[in-house]
Amino acid sequence: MDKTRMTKQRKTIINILKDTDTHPTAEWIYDQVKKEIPKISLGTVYRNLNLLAEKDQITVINYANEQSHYDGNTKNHYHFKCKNCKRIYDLDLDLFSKDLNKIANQNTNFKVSDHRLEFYGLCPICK
Amino acid sequence: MDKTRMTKQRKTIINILKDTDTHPTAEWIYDQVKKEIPKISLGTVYRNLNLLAEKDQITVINYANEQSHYDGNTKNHYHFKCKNCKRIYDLDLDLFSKDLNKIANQNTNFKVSDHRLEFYGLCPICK
DNA sequence: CTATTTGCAAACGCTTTGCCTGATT
DNA sequence: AATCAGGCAAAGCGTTTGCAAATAG
Repeated sequence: MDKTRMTKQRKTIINILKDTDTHPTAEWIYDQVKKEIPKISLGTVYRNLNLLAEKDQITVINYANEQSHYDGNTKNHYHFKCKNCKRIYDLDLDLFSKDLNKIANQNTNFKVSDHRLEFYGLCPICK
Repeated sequence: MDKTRMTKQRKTIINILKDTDTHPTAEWIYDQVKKEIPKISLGTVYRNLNLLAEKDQITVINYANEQSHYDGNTKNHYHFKCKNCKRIYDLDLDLFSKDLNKIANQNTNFKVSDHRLEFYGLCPICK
């Protein structure tokens, strides 16, 4: 059973997130919640965001707390990250590369020039 | 003209990056360079990595230095980031979603269960 | 009641930066 | 010789955490 409690802090954070499509930062959410709960702390916002992400009720875009990784290979290629050992592998599927941009351009009104595609799962060693 | 100088620190960092496909962190690179240049500082490694990335000689995988962004929409969807205004938009192209995993599975020996795809370019407001 | 959550503030970890010295062109 | 780059250490910044007080169930 789930021992989590629905505090007014948590409820407010969830509502704010469900009501926007601006993909906000913790700081922005914090500012919004403060309008309703002036004494809320930023730590509480982070704790709740992490909890919600763990329960897959929200998604984290660009997890900022990892180290940066660098790639000396500038040829266009994709990456695969093993969920188990965290290793990053190169993937040779540039077949789509141009197609993906084209499809995105044709189906939206953005001027798409680039994309980043990353796969996740288990590598040969871990599976 | 390019006023950058080819120091032995810079040269060593480039060589190390070109010689590996492990997508290392700054710290790992630092440890490698130290074997040749024991007095090199971590700051120098970072300065060079940033410089090389700016000149597109290397790629940064997951820029750790940005803030995290959160998405309350758990429906499978892609994102578009405007290079100019930095706004993040939703994109409705889940058409491929399953296909991309399938293709990756068929063409590699990884067990692919997931992926993240992000497009870049100019949004309607900025273009 | 009592275990979970909060507020607060301090700590953390990665990255950046200021200052001065050293090296490259 | 002039200016770019490096070393060192401190600062920056987003995020996490320890602790005591508050509160949901």
